[in-house]
Amino acid sequence: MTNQNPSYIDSVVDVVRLIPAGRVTNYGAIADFLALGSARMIGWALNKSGINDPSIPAHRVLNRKGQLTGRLAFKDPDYMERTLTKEGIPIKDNQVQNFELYYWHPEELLDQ
DNA sequence: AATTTGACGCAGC
DNA sequence: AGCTGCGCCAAAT
Repeated sequence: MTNQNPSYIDSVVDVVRLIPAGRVTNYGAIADFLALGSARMIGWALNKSGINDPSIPAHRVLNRKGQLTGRLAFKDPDYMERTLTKEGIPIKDNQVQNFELYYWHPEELLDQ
């Protein structure tokens, strides 16, 4: 392999893969869980690795308001809304309705 | 090498 | 309760 991604990108991808279907989380939660110190790095890391890999459910990562801020980064701008809707999450005007109801935090893994 | 930008979040106003 | 500014860290120019 000519290029190797930094370890924190791999960590972000690993956490995103653990998001259950029908649930969503935000950048800050992952950044806090991984102690990256900056939520900006989450979206950046996913754009670097996630978009290129369809096996990563990057569509379940939103901003703190529950808005689909990353939809333009996808090949199809409607991919996030379409996929989340298919998973049973109501979206209106690029924003998840009842965001708190579907909100998922990585700490829930420790409670299992 | 310095500046700008980005799938963000929070405090202050 | 919404708008603005600042902090955050890495990459691109």
